[in-house]
Amino acid sequence: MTQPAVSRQVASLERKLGVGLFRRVPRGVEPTAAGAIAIEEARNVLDRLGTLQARMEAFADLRTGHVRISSFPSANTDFVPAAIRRFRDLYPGVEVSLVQGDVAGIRAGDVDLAMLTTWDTAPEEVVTVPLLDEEHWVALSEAHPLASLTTVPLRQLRADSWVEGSHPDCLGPLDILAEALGGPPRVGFTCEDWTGKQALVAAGMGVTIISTLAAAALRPGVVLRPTAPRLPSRGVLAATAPSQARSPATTAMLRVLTDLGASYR
Amino acid sequence: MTQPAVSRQVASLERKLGVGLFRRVPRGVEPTAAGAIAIEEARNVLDRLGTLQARMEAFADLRTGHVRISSFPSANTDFVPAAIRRFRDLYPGVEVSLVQGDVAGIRAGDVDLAMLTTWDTAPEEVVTVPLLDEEHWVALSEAHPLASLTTVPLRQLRADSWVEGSHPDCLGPLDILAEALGGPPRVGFTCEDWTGKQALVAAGMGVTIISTLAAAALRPGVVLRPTAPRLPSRGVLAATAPSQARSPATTAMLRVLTDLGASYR
DNA sequence: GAAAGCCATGCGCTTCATGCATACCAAACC
DNA sequence: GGTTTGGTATGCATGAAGCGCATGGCTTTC
Repeated sequence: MTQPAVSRQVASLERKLGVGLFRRVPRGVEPTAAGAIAIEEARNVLDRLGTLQARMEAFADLRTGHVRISSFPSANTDFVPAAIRRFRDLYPGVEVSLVQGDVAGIRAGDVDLAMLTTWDTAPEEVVTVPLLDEEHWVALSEAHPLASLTTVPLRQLRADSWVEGSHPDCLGPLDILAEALGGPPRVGFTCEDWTGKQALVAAGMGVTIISTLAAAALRPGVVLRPTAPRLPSRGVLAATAPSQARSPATTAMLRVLTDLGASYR
Repeated sequence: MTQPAVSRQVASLERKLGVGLFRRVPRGVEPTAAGAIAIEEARNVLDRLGTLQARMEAFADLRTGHVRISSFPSANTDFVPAAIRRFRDLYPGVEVSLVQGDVAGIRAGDVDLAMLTTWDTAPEEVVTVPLLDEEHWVALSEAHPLASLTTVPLRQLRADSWVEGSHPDCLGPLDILAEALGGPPRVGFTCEDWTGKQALVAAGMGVTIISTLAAAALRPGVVLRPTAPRLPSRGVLAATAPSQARSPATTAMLRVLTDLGASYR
Protein backbone atom coordinates (compact mmCIF):
# COMPACT_ATOMS: atom_id res chain seq x y z
CA MET A 1 0.00 0.00 0.00
CA THR A 2 1.48 3.32 -1.02
CA GLN A 3 1.61 6.46 1.06
CA PRO A 4 -1.09 8.40 -0.83
CA ALA A 5 -3.52 5.56 -0.32
CA VAL A 6 -2.90 5.59 3.41
CA SER A 7 -3.22 9.34 3.49
CA ARG A 8 -6.62 9.20 1.84
CA GLN A 9 -7.88 6.38 4.02
CA VAL A 10 -6.89 8.20 7.18
CA ALA A 11 -8.50 11.41 5.98
CA SER A 12 -11.67 9.55 5.04
CA LEU A 13 -11.81 7.82 8.40
CA GLU A 14 -11.35 11.11 10.22
CA ARG A 15 -14.25 12.54 8.24
CA LYS A 16 -16.49 9.58 8.99
CA LEU A 17 -15.71 9.55 12.69
CA GLY A 18 -15.74 13.31 13.10
CA VAL A 19 -12.53 13.18 15.08
CA GLY A 20 -9.00 14.03 14.08
CA LEU A 21 -6.80 10.99 14.51
CA PHE A 22 -3.43 12.42 13.62
CA ARG A 23 -1.86 15.80 14.13
CA ARG A 24 0.34 16.90 11.27
CA VAL A 25 3.66 17.82 12.79
CA PRO A 26 6.77 19.10 11.04
CA ARG A 27 8.40 15.74 10.64
CA GLY A 28 5.40 13.52 10.03
CA VAL A 29 2.23 12.73 11.88
CA GLU A 30 1.50 12.02 15.50
CA PRO A 31 -1.60 10.33 16.88
CA THR A 32 -3.98 12.54 18.82
CA ALA A 33 -5.56 11.29 22.02
CA ALA A 34 -8.44 9.93 19.98
CA GLY A 35 -6.00 8.57 17.43
CA ALA A 36 -4.05 6.64 20.05
CA ILE A 37 -7.26 5.04 21.24
CA ALA A 38 -8.27 4.33 17.66
CA ILE A 39 -4.96 2.58 17.06
CA GLU A 40 -5.40 0.55 20.21
CA GLU A 41 -8.92 -0.48 19.27
CA ALA A 42 -7.93 -1.12 15.68
CA ARG A 43 -5.34 -3.55 16.94
CA ASN A 44 -8.08 -5.27 18.87
CA VAL A 45 -10.15 -5.54 15.73
CA LEU A 46 -7.21 -6.96 13.81
CA ASP A 47 -6.52 -9.38 16.62
CA ARG A 48 -10.07 -10.62 16.45
CA LEU A 49 -9.91 -10.92 12.71
CA GLY A 50 -6.70 -12.85 13.21
CA THR A 51 -8.26 -15.33 15.57
CA LEU A 52 -11.19 -15.73 13.20
CA GLN A 53 -8.81 -16.52 10.40
CA ALA A 54 -6.71 -18.77 12.63
CA ARG A 55 -9.70 -20.77 13.72
CA MET A 56 -10.78 -21.18 10.11
CA GLU A 57 -7.28 -22.24 9.14
CA ALA A 58 -7.45 -24.83 11.89
CA PHE A 59 -10.30 -26.39 9.95
CA ALA A 60 -8.59 -26.03 6.59
CA ASP A 61 -5.30 -27.38 7.96
CA LEU A 62 -7.04 -30.28 9.69
CA ARG A 63 -6.04 -29.29 13.18
CA THR A 64 -9.70 -29.47 14.10
CA GLY A 65 -12.91 -30.69 12.57
CA HIS A 66 -15.19 -33.66 12.59
CA VAL A 67 -15.93 -36.55 10.24
CA ARG A 68 -18.94 -38.79 10.65
CA ILE A 69 -18.65 -42.13 8.90
CA SER A 70 -21.33 -44.67 8.31
CA SER A 71 -20.15 -48.10 7.39
CA PHE A 72 -21.19 -51.75 7.25
CA PRO A 73 -20.10 -54.75 9.32
CA SER A 74 -17.41 -56.29 7.14
CA ALA A 75 -15.77 -52.89 6.53
CA ASN A 76 -15.90 -52.31 10.25
CA THR A 77 -14.03 -55.53 10.85
CA ASP A 78 -10.68 -54.05 10.01
CA PHE A 79 -10.62 -51.63 7.12
CA VAL A 80 -12.44 -48.66 8.61
CA PRO A 81 -10.82 -48.98 12.04
CA ALA A 82 -7.41 -49.06 10.36
CA ALA A 83 -8.32 -45.97 8.35
CA ILE A 84 -9.48 -44.17 11.46
CA ARG A 85 -6.28 -45.13 13.22
CA ARG A 86 -4.16 -43.76 10.39
CA PHE A 87 -6.31 -40.65 10.16
CA ARG A 88 -5.98 -39.90 13.85
CA ASP A 89 -2.23 -40.37 13.66
CA LEU A 90 -2.11 -37.85 10.84
CA TYR A 91 -4.69 -35.39 12.21
CA PRO A 92 -5.01 -35.86 15.95
CA GLY A 93 -7.15 -32.77 16.33
CA VAL A 94 -9.95 -33.99 14.10
CA GLU A 95 -12.73 -35.91 15.72
CA VAL A 96 -13.96 -39.05 13.97
CA SER A 97 -17.29 -40.66 14.62
CA LEU A 98 -18.77 -43.90 13.41
CA VAL A 99 -22.46 -43.24 13.16
CA GLN A 100 -25.51 -45.26 12.40
CA GLY A 101 -26.99 -44.23 9.11
CA ASP A 102 -26.65 -44.90 5.46
CA VAL A 103 -25.74 -43.02 2.35
CA ALA A 104 -28.97 -41.04 2.51
CA GLY A 105 -27.55 -39.39 5.63
CA ILE A 106 -25.11 -37.49 3.44
CA ARG A 107 -27.86 -35.50 1.86
CA ALA A 108 -29.58 -35.04 5.17
CA GLY A 109 -26.37 -33.74 6.71
CA ASP A 110 -26.08 -36.49 9.31
CA VAL A 111 -23.20 -38.32 7.68
CA ASP A 112 -20.08 -36.99 5.99
CA LEU A 113 -18.81 -40.18 4.45
CA ALA A 114 -20.60 -43.45 3.83
CA MET A 115 -19.02 -46.79 3.07
CA LEU A 116 -20.82 -48.66 0.28
CA THR A 117 -20.41 -51.63 -1.96
CA THR A 118 -21.21 -52.00 -5.60
CA TRP A 119 -24.14 -54.11 -4.52
CA ASP A 120 -25.71 -51.05 -2.94
CA THR A 121 -27.33 -48.28 -4.93
CA ALA A 122 -26.06 -44.76 -4.34
CA PRO A 123 -28.24 -41.68 -4.75
CA GLU A 124 -27.58 -39.41 -7.70
CA GLU A 125 -26.20 -36.44 -5.80
CA VAL A 126 -23.38 -38.16 -3.92
CA VAL A 127 -19.94 -38.83 -5.28
CA THR A 128 -18.65 -42.38 -4.99
CA VAL A 129 -14.98 -43.24 -5.01
CA PRO A 130 -13.85 -46.86 -5.53
CA LEU A 131 -11.55 -48.03 -2.76
CA LEU A 132 -10.83 -51.69 -3.42
CA ASP A 133 -12.31 -54.89 -4.80
CA GLU A 134 -12.85 -57.83 -2.53
CA GLU A 135 -13.31 -61.47 -3.17
CA HIS A 136 -15.60 -63.94 -1.40
CA TRP A 137 -14.66 -67.20 0.19
CA VAL A 138 -16.59 -69.93 1.75
CA ALA A 139 -15.93 -70.32 5.47
CA LEU A 140 -15.84 -73.83 6.89
CA SER A 141 -15.04 -75.35 10.20
CA GLU A 142 -11.55 -76.79 10.03
CA ALA A 143 -13.24 -80.10 10.88
CA HIS A 144 -15.49 -79.89 7.83
CA PRO A 145 -15.00 -82.75 5.33
CA LEU A 146 -14.25 -80.27 2.54
CA ALA A 147 -11.76 -78.25 4.58
CA SER A 148 -8.87 -80.14 3.11
CA LEU A 149 -9.66 -79.07 -0.45
CA THR A 150 -7.87 -76.03 -1.91
CA THR A 151 -10.98 -75.10 -3.84
CA VAL A 152 -14.43 -76.03 -2.66
CA PRO A 153 -17.05 -76.93 -5.30
CA LEU A 154 -20.15 -75.11 -4.22
CA ARG A 155 -22.42 -77.91 -5.32
CA GLN A 156 -20.97 -80.06 -2.57
CA LEU A 157 -22.29 -77.58 -0.02
CA ARG A 158 -25.81 -78.08 -1.34
CA ALA A 159 -26.88 -79.99 1.75
CA ASP A 160 -25.00 -77.87 4.30
CA SER A 161 -26.66 -75.53 6.68
CA TRP A 162 -25.92 -71.88 5.92
CA VAL A 163 -25.45 -69.04 8.38
CA GLU A 164 -26.78 -65.74 7.12
CA GLY A 165 -26.86 -62.25 8.57
CA SER A 166 -29.60 -59.70 8.47
CA HIS A 167 -27.49 -57.30 6.47
CA PRO A 168 -27.99 -57.89 2.77
CA ASP A 169 -24.28 -58.15 2.02
CA CYS A 170 -23.75 -61.15 4.24
CA LEU A 171 -24.34 -63.89 1.78
CA GLY A 172 -24.02 -61.75 -1.27
CA PRO A 173 -26.68 -61.83 -3.98
CA LEU A 174 -28.59 -64.92 -3.00
CA ASP A 175 -29.59 -65.74 -6.54
CA ILE A 176 -25.98 -66.15 -7.58
CA LEU A 177 -25.28 -68.39 -4.64
CA ALA A 178 -28.45 -70.35 -5.31
CA GLU A 179 -27.47 -70.83 -8.91
CA ALA A 180 -24.04 -72.11 -7.97
CA LEU A 181 -25.45 -74.42 -5.37
CA GLY A 182 -28.07 -75.75 -7.71
CA GLY A 183 -30.86 -74.52 -5.44
CA PRO A 184 -31.59 -72.08 -2.64
CA PRO A 185 -29.26 -72.41 0.33
CA ARG A 186 -30.64 -74.07 3.38
CA VAL A 187 -30.46 -71.37 6.07
CA GLY A 188 -29.90 -72.89 9.43
CA PHE A 189 -29.03 -69.79 11.48
CA THR A 190 -29.31 -66.07 11.19
CA CYS A 191 -26.82 -64.03 13.10
CA GLU A 192 -26.18 -60.30 13.04
CA ASP A 193 -22.48 -60.11 13.65
CA TRP A 194 -19.40 -61.68 12.18
CA THR A 195 -18.17 -62.91 15.50
CA GLY A 196 -21.31 -64.90 16.09
CA LYS A 197 -21.38 -66.24 12.58
CA GLN A 198 -17.80 -67.41 12.77
CA ALA A 199 -18.47 -68.98 16.12
CA LEU A 200 -21.31 -70.98 14.59
CA VAL A 201 -19.11 -72.03 11.70
CA ALA A 202 -16.24 -73.01 14.03
CA ALA A 203 -18.69 -75.10 16.05
CA GLY A 204 -19.58 -76.98 12.89
CA MET A 205 -23.11 -75.66 12.91
CA GLY A 206 -22.98 -74.43 9.33
CA VAL A 207 -21.02 -72.71 6.59
CA THR A 208 -21.09 -69.15 5.34
CA ILE A 209 -19.56 -66.67 2.93
CA ILE A 210 -16.86 -64.28 4.09
CA SER A 211 -15.42 -61.45 2.05
CA THR A 212 -11.88 -60.02 2.02
CA LEU A 213 -12.63 -57.25 4.47
CA ALA A 214 -14.28 -59.53 6.98
CA ALA A 215 -11.55 -62.12 6.59
CA ALA A 216 -9.12 -59.86 8.40
CA ALA A 217 -10.54 -61.02 11.72
CA LEU A 218 -10.66 -64.71 11.08
CA ARG A 219 -11.36 -66.83 14.12
CA PRO A 220 -9.23 -69.94 14.83
CA GLY A 221 -11.05 -73.06 13.84
CA VAL A 222 -12.47 -71.48 10.71
CA VAL A 223 -10.87 -71.89 7.31
CA LEU A 224 -11.51 -70.00 4.10
CA ARG A 225 -11.51 -71.59 0.71
CA PRO A 226 -12.02 -70.28 -2.76
CA THR A 227 -15.02 -71.75 -4.51
CA ALA A 228 -15.79 -73.29 -7.85
CA PRO A 229 -17.33 -71.52 -9.51
CA ARG A 230 -15.81 -68.36 -8.11
CA LEU A 231 -18.22 -66.13 -6.31
CA PRO A 232 -18.46 -62.65 -7.84
CA SER A 233 -16.14 -59.95 -6.53
CA ARG A 234 -17.53 -56.82 -5.00
CA GLY A 235 -16.31 -53.23 -5.15
CA VAL A 236 -16.05 -51.22 -1.95
CA LEU A 237 -16.76 -47.52 -2.33
CA ALA A 238 -16.80 -44.38 -0.27
CA ALA A 239 -19.61 -41.94 -0.85
CA THR A 240 -19.42 -38.26 0.02
CA ALA A 241 -20.97 -34.96 -0.97
CA PRO A 242 -19.54 -33.41 -4.13
CA SER A 243 -16.07 -31.97 -3.58
CA GLN A 244 -17.08 -28.33 -3.23
CA ALA A 245 -19.49 -29.22 -0.44
CA ARG A 246 -17.00 -31.42 1.36
CA SER A 247 -15.32 -30.40 4.58
CA PRO A 248 -11.51 -30.53 4.59
CA ALA A 249 -11.68 -33.32 7.16
CA THR A 250 -13.97 -35.37 4.94
CA THR A 251 -11.66 -34.88 1.99
CA ALA A 252 -8.71 -35.96 4.09
CA MET A 253 -10.54 -39.03 5.32
CA LEU A 254 -11.43 -39.91 1.77
CA ARG A 255 -7.77 -39.70 0.85
CA VAL A 256 -6.78 -41.94 3.73
CA LEU A 257 -9.40 -44.46 2.67
CA THR A 258 -8.26 -44.54 -0.95
CA ASP A 259 -4.63 -44.88 0.14
CA LEU A 260 -5.50 -47.72 2.44
CA GLY A 261 -7.68 -49.32 -0.20
CA ALA A 262 -4.80 -49.19 -2.69
CA SER A 263 -2.57 -50.99 -0.20
CA TYR A 264 -5.08 -53.83 -0.10
CA ARG A 265 -4.52 -54.69 -3.74
CA MET B 1 -27.91 -5.51 0.84
CA THR B 2 -29.71 -7.92 -1.46
CA GLN B 3 -29.65 -11.68 -1.36
CA PRO B 4 -27.36 -12.20 -4.36
CA ALA B 5 -24.75 -9.92 -2.82
CA VAL B 6 -24.76 -11.94 0.38
CA SER B 7 -24.57 -15.14 -1.59
CA ARG B 8 -21.49 -13.94 -3.41
CA GLN B 9 -19.78 -12.65 -0.31
CA VAL B 10 -20.29 -15.91 1.52
CA ALA B 11 -19.03 -17.91 -1.43
CA SER B 12 -16.00 -15.65 -1.76
CA LEU B 13 -15.23 -15.95 1.93
CA GLU B 14 -15.51 -19.71 1.79
CA ARG B 15 -13.05 -19.72 -1.09
CA LYS B 16 -10.60 -17.48 0.75
CA LEU B 17 -10.74 -19.46 3.96
CA GLY B 18 -10.79 -22.84 2.30
CA VAL B 19 -13.62 -23.97 4.55
CA GLY B 20 -17.29 -24.35 3.86
CA LEU B 21 -19.28 -22.13 6.17
CA PHE B 22 -22.82 -23.04 5.25
CA ARG B 23 -24.43 -26.23 4.15
CA ARG B 24 -27.15 -25.78 1.55
CA VAL B 25 -30.21 -27.53 2.85
CA PRO B 26 -33.60 -27.87 1.18
CA ARG B 27 -35.16 -24.84 2.83
CA GLY B 28 -32.19 -22.48 3.09
CA VAL B 29 -28.73 -22.64 4.55
CA GLU B 30 -27.36 -23.92 7.81
CA PRO B 31 -23.99 -23.08 9.33
CA THR B 32 -21.41 -25.84 9.40
CA ALA B 33 -19.25 -26.37 12.47
CA ALA B 34 -16.70 -23.98 11.02
CA GLY B 35 -19.48 -21.59 10.01
CA ALA B 36 -20.86 -21.45 13.53
CA ILE B 37 -17.43 -20.55 14.84
CA ALA B 38 -16.99 -18.02 12.06
CA ILE B 39 -20.28 -16.39 13.01
CA GLU B 40 -19.24 -16.28 16.64
CA GLU B 41 -15.88 -14.74 15.82
CA ALA B 42 -17.42 -12.35 13.33
CA ARG B 43 -19.65 -11.06 16.08
CA ASN B 44 -16.55 -10.48 18.15
CA VAL B 45 -15.01 -8.51 15.33
CA LEU B 46 -18.15 -6.44 14.95
CA ASP B 47 -18.25 -5.88 18.69
CA ARG B 48 -14.73 -4.57 18.61
CA LEU B 49 -15.49 -2.35 15.67
CA GLY B 50 -18.48 -1.11 17.64
CA THR B 51 -16.42 -0.17 20.65
CA LEU B 52 -13.92 1.55 18.38
CA GLN B 53 -16.68 3.59 16.87
CA ALA B 54 -18.28 4.23 20.25
CA ARG B 55 -15.05 5.49 21.70
CA MET B 56 -14.55 7.77 18.74
CA GLU B 57 -18.09 9.04 19.06
CA ALA B 58 -17.35 9.79 22.69
CA PHE B 59 -14.77 12.26 21.41
CA ALA B 60 -17.02 13.65 18.72
CA ASP B 61 -19.95 13.96 21.13
CA LEU B 62 -17.81 15.55 23.82
CA ARG B 63 -18.29 12.84 26.36
CA THR B 64 -14.54 12.63 26.62
CA GLY B 65 -11.55 14.59 25.47
CA HIS B 66 -9.10 17.17 26.68
CA VAL B 67 -8.58 20.88 26.13
CA ARG B 68 -5.42 22.65 27.16
CA ILE B 69 -5.76 26.37 27.52
CA SER B 70 -3.06 28.91 27.94
CA SER B 71 -4.17 32.25 29.21
CA PHE B 72 -2.92 35.44 30.87
CA PRO B 73 -3.48 36.80 34.38
CA SER B 74 -6.38 39.18 33.82
CA ALA B 75 -8.29 36.62 31.78
CA ASN B 76 -7.62 34.12 34.53
CA THR B 77 -9.19 36.46 37.05
CA ASP B 78 -12.72 35.59 36.14
CA PHE B 79 -13.37 35.06 32.45
CA VAL B 80 -11.52 31.84 31.80
CA PRO B 81 -12.55 30.20 35.08
CA ALA B 82 -16.18 31.07 34.30
CA ALA B 83 -15.80 29.59 30.84
CA ILE B 84 -14.26 26.45 32.27
CA ARG B 85 -17.09 26.19 34.77
CA ARG B 86 -19.70 26.51 32.05
CA PHE B 87 -17.80 24.07 29.84
CA ARG B 88 -17.58 21.44 32.55
CA ASP B 89 -21.28 21.83 33.26
CA LEU B 90 -22.00 21.20 29.59
CA TYR B 91 -19.40 18.50 29.01
CA PRO B 92 -18.49 16.90 32.33
CA GLY B 93 -16.48 14.16 30.66
CA VAL B 94 -14.02 16.47 28.97
CA GLU B 95 -10.90 17.32 30.89
CA VAL B 96 -9.78 20.93 30.89
CA SER B 97 -6.28 22.06 31.73
CA LEU B 98 -4.82 25.47 32.20
CA VAL B 99 -1.27 25.16 31.02
CA GLN B 100 1.76 27.37 30.96
CA GLY B 101 2.62 28.31 27.42
CA ASP B 102 1.74 30.82 24.81
CA VAL B 103 0.24 30.86 21.39
CA ALA B 104 3.34 29.19 19.94
CA GLY B 105 2.34 26.10 21.88
CA ILE B 106 -0.54 25.59 19.47
CA ARG B 107 1.79 24.85 16.64
CA ALA B 108 4.00 22.76 18.85
CA GLY B 109 1.00 20.73 19.97
CA ASP B 110 1.31 21.64 23.64
CA VAL B 111 -1.69 23.96 23.73
CA ASP B 112 -5.12 23.64 22.13
CA LEU B 113 -6.43 27.12 22.76
CA ALA B 114 -4.55 30.25 23.69
CA MET B 115 -6.01 33.45 25.11
CA LEU B 116 -4.56 36.53 23.48
CA THR B 117 -5.15 40.23 23.27
CA THR B 118 -4.90 42.52 20.30
CA TRP B 119 -1.70 43.79 21.84
CA ASP B 120 -0.11 40.43 21.26
CA THR B 121 1.01 39.20 17.90
CA ALA B 122 -0.35 35.90 16.71
CA PRO B 123 1.53 33.58 14.35
CA GLU B 124 0.27 33.24 10.81
CA GLU B 125 -0.99 29.68 11.03
CA VAL B 126 -3.34 30.03 13.98
CA VAL B 127 -6.91 31.20 13.77
CA THR B 128 -7.92 34.00 16.13
CA VAL B 129 -11.49 34.63 17.18
CA PRO B 130 -12.45 37.92 18.88
CA LEU B 131 -14.23 37.33 22.18
CA LEU B 132 -14.83 40.74 23.67
CA ASP B 133 -13.36 44.24 24.00
CA GLU B 134 -12.29 45.48 27.34
CA GLU B 135 -11.73 48.94 28.71
CA HIS B 136 -9.06 50.12 31.07
CA TRP B 137 -9.54 52.00 34.29
CA VAL B 138 -7.22 53.53 36.75
CA ALA B 139 -7.28 51.83 40.14
CA LEU B 140 -6.95 54.04 43.20
CA SER B 141 -7.14 53.53 46.90
CA GLU B 142 -10.51 54.72 48.10
CA ALA B 143 -8.52 57.09 50.28
CA HIS B 144 -6.82 58.61 47.28
CA PRO B 145 -7.54 62.36 46.81
CA LEU B 146 -8.87 61.76 43.31
CA ALA B 147 -11.12 58.85 44.31
CA SER B 148 -14.10 61.13 44.58
CA LEU B 149 -13.92 62.16 40.94
CA THR B 150 -16.09 60.31 38.42
CA THR B 151 -13.35 60.71 35.82
CA VAL B 152 -9.72 60.95 36.71
CA PRO B 153 -7.52 63.21 34.56
CA LEU B 154 -4.38 61.20 33.99
CA ARG B 155 -2.15 64.30 34.21
CA GLN B 156 -3.03 64.56 37.85
CA LEU B 157 -1.46 61.12 38.43
CA ARG B 158 1.86 62.38 37.04
CA ALA B 159 3.50 62.38 40.43
CA ASP B 160 1.91 59.16 41.70
CA SER B 161 3.81 55.98 42.20
CA TRP B 162 2.72 53.25 39.70
CA VAL B 163 2.49 49.55 40.32
CA GLU B 164 3.41 47.47 37.34
CA GLY B 165 3.51 43.76 36.70
CA SER B 166 6.03 41.77 34.86
CA HIS B 167 3.51 40.71 32.25
CA PRO B 168 3.47 43.18 29.40
CA ASP B 169 -0.27 43.67 29.51
CA CYS B 170 -0.29 45.08 33.02
CA LEU B 171 0.10 48.72 32.28
CA GLY B 172 -0.74 48.47 28.64
CA PRO B 173 1.46 50.08 26.06
CA LEU B 174 3.63 52.25 28.22
CA ASP B 175 4.10 54.87 25.56
CA ILE B 176 0.39 55.64 25.50
CA LEU B 177 0.27 55.96 29.25
CA ALA B 178 3.39 58.07 29.22
CA GLU B 179 1.90 60.39 26.64
CA ALA B 180 -1.28 60.82 28.66
CA LEU B 181 0.65 61.43 31.85
CA GLY B 182 2.95 63.93 30.19
CA GLY B 183 5.97 61.76 30.94
CA PRO B 184 7.01 58.23 31.81
CA PRO B 185 5.21 56.79 34.83
CA ARG B 186 7.15 56.66 38.04
CA VAL B 187 7.20 52.94 38.84
CA GLY B 188 7.27 52.37 42.54
CA PHE B 189 6.51 48.65 42.73
CA THR B 190 6.53 45.68 40.48
CA CYS B 191 4.27 42.85 41.39
CA GLU B 192 3.45 39.76 39.46
CA ASP B 193 -0.13 39.13 40.42
CA TRP B 194 -3.31 41.12 40.54
CA THR B 195 -3.93 40.33 44.17
CA GLY B 196 -0.64 41.79 45.20
CA LYS B 197 -1.04 44.82 42.98
CA GLN B 198 -4.47 45.55 44.35
CA ALA B 199 -3.18 45.14 47.87
CA LEU B 200 -0.51 47.73 47.20
CA VAL B 201 -3.07 50.07 45.70
CA ALA B 202 -5.47 49.55 48.64
CA ALA B 203 -2.64 50.31 51.01
CA GLY B 204 -2.16 53.62 49.27
CA MET B 205 1.27 52.63 47.99
CA GLY B 206 0.50 53.54 44.39
CA VAL B 207 -1.95 53.45 41.52
CA THR B 208 -2.30 51.11 38.57
CA ILE B 209 -4.33 50.26 35.50
CA ILE B 210 -6.93 47.55 35.62
CA SER B 211 -8.81 46.19 32.66
CA THR B 212 -12.39 44.93 32.47
CA LEU B 213 -11.46 41.30 32.89
CA ALA B 214 -9.27 41.93 35.93
CA ALA B 215 -11.90 44.22 37.43
CA ALA B 216 -14.14 41.27 38.10
CA ALA B 217 -12.18 40.52 41.25
CA LEU B 218 -11.93 43.98 42.71
CA ARG B 219 -10.65 44.13 46.25
CA PRO B 220 -12.47 46.27 48.80
CA GLY B 221 -10.62 49.53 49.37
CA VAL B 222 -9.81 49.91 45.69
CA VAL B 223 -11.89 52.02 43.35
CA LEU B 224 -11.87 52.14 39.56
CA ARG B 225 -12.28 55.32 37.63
CA PRO B 226 -12.42 56.08 33.93
CA THR B 227 -9.65 58.34 32.81
CA ALA B 228 -9.31 61.48 30.76
CA PRO B 229 -8.18 60.90 28.15
CA ARG B 230 -9.64 57.47 27.88
CA LEU B 231 -7.11 54.69 27.77
CA PRO B 232 -7.31 52.60 24.61
CA SER B 233 -9.54 49.55 24.66
CA ARG B 234 -8.14 46.14 24.01
CA GLY B 235 -9.58 43.16 22.19
CA VAL B 236 -9.46 39.77 23.80
CA LEU B 237 -9.05 36.87 21.39
CA ALA B 238 -8.88 33.14 21.42
CA ALA B 239 -6.35 31.46 19.16
CA THR B 240 -6.64 27.89 17.95
CA ALA B 241 -5.47 25.69 15.13
CA PRO B 242 -7.47 26.02 11.91
CA SER B 243 -10.87 24.40 12.17
CA GLN B 244 -10.05 21.15 10.35
CA ALA B 245 -7.19 20.50 12.77
CA ARG B 246 -9.23 21.31 15.86
CA SER B 247 -10.45 18.68 18.26
CA PRO B 248 -14.18 18.66 18.97
CA ALA B 249 -13.44 19.65 22.55
CA THR B 250 -11.42 22.65 21.42
CA THR B 251 -14.18 23.73 19.09
CA ALA B 252 -16.69 23.43 21.90
CA MET B 253 -14.51 25.42 24.26
CA LEU B 254 -14.13 28.09 21.63
CA ARG B 255 -17.89 28.29 21.35
CA VAL B 256 -18.27 28.60 25.10
CA LEU B 257 -15.69 31.37 25.14
CA THR B 258 -17.39 33.33 22.36
CA ASP B 259 -20.78 32.94 24.03
CA LEU B 260 -19.38 34.11 27.32
CA GLY B 261 -17.55 36.97 25.62
CA ALA B 262 -20.78 38.08 23.99
CA SER B 263 -22.50 38.21 27.37
CA TYR B 264 -19.81 40.62 28.56
CA ARG B 265 -20.82 43.30 26.10
C1' DG C 1 -49.91 -30.39 -10.97
C1' DA C 2 -49.09 -25.61 -9.97
C1' DA C 3 -47.29 -22.17 -7.00
C1' DA C 4 -44.04 -20.41 -3.78
C1' DG C 5 -39.33 -20.23 -1.40
C1' DC C 6 -34.72 -20.06 -1.64
C1' DC C 7 -30.03 -20.06 -3.31
C1' DA C 8 -26.78 -19.39 -7.28
C1' DT C 9 -25.28 -16.98 -11.55
C1' DG C 10 -24.95 -13.81 -15.85
C1' DC C 11 -24.84 -9.09 -16.84
C1' DG C 12 -24.22 -4.17 -16.57
C1' DC C 13 -23.23 -0.51 -13.70
C1' DT C 14 -21.46 2.36 -10.19
C1' DT C 15 -18.37 3.26 -6.70
C1' DC C 16 -14.42 2.89 -4.34
C1' DA C 17 -9.57 2.34 -3.81
C1' DT C 18 -5.15 2.29 -5.57
C1' DG C 19 -0.81 3.91 -7.86
C1' DC C 20 1.79 7.42 -10.23
C1' DA C 21 3.32 11.92 -10.57
C1' DT C 22 3.50 16.19 -8.36
C1' DA C 23 2.78 20.13 -5.40
C1' DC C 24 3.63 21.86 -1.00
C1' DC C 25 5.60 22.58 3.57
C1' DA C 26 9.07 22.74 7.04
C1' DA C 27 13.45 21.34 8.88
C1' DA C 28 18.22 20.42 8.26
C1' DC C 29 22.41 21.12 6.05
C1' DC C 30 26.23 23.05 3.40
C1' DG D 1 20.92 32.06 2.94
C1' DG D 2 19.97 28.91 -0.57
C1' DT D 3 19.54 24.08 -1.33
C1' DT D 4 18.49 19.55 -0.21
C1' DT D 5 15.71 16.31 2.18
C1' DG D 6 11.95 14.00 4.50
C1' DG D 7 7.16 13.84 4.65
C1' DT D 8 2.25 14.73 3.61
C1' DA D 9 -1.71 16.07 0.61
C1' DT D 10 -3.90 16.19 -4.08
C1' DG D 11 -5.07 15.71 -9.38
C1' DC D 12 -5.63 12.21 -12.51
C1' DA D 13 -6.41 7.88 -14.61
C1' DT D 14 -6.66 3.08 -14.21
C1' DG D 15 -8.45 -1.07 -12.29
C1' DA D 16 -11.07 -3.96 -9.39
C1' DA D 17 -14.57 -5.14 -6.56
C1' DG D 18 -19.22 -4.95 -5.01
C1' DC D 19 -23.93 -4.23 -5.86
C1' DG D 20 -28.65 -4.62 -7.90
C1' DC D 21 -31.65 -6.56 -11.29
C1' DA D 22 -33.28 -10.26 -13.64
C1' DT D 23 -33.13 -15.07 -14.19
C1' DG D 24 -32.33 -20.08 -13.68
C1' DG D 25 -32.62 -24.29 -11.07
C1' DC D 26 -34.12 -26.89 -7.34
C1' DT D 27 -37.18 -28.35 -3.70
C1' DT D 28 -41.18 -28.17 -0.87
C1' DT D 29 -46.02 -27.37 -0.26
C1' DC D 30 -50.88 -26.66 -1.20
